[in-house]
Amino acid sequence: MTHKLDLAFSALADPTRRAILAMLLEDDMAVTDVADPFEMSLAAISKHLGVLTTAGLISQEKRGRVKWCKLEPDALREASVWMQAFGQMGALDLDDFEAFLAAQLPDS
Amino acid sequence: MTHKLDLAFSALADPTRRAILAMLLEDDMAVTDVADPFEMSLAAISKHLGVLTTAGLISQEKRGRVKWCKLEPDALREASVWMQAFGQMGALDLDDFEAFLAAQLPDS
DNA sequence: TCAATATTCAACCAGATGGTTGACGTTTCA
DNA sequence: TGAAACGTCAACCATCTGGTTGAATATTGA
Repeated sequence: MTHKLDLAFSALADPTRRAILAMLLEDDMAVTDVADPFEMSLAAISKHLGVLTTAGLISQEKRGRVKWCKLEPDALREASVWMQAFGQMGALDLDDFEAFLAAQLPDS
Repeated sequence: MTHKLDLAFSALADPTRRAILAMLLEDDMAVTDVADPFEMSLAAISKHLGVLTTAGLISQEKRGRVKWCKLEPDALREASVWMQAFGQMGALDLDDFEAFLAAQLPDS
């Protein structure tokens, strides 16, 4: 029952996860390589990647023994548009707006 | 030590708080009036307003026995800029977006 | 002055979150 | 064949979150 925006925003609320997204902006990466710069266990990073995947912000694909992580811009776009609307508009029916987004954006 | 973005995104992650922000888009409101449409206690709403205030998304000013809540769009801007850095707004169909706005916004 | 109104505080609770460690299943390749 | 690399799982822990209720505080107005 939790809204897509709930998942996207709560995934974005963690600095480790934002850093991971920034890394993936450059290129797709394996889980081990994502974990490398962080001072925490591989298992912890694996969990963060799970959160990002559930939120739809990234996707993961296993090839051989390596699992590749890839940025998925759609979920970010929806959250971004929501905020843009907030910053720039006055009175707006956000329920209609979210319905508009649901119809507009691919995936779901 | 928590980053401003952590506070902003985690505040936005809750649907009740997003709904409150949407209400405050229309007009400043007293705490009791903010709480009215929600099926939860006044104390719970008071806590949500505290979270939004800590995140800088709203401000509260007490006049007499009434505490007025006011949207503070600036905090949203920083989060918005972070998302802009991902540069994916272009993938949205802007024509459809503007058509949506034209239908939504009052007498323009 | 006294009751009603507006809001917060404090204590409590269940469940989520973010981290750890160690064991485990796969896949590679020497 | 078997060790090493890749990644997840399970259990555990401390802390945070979002809600409750009841009492407390401050202000208003009759």
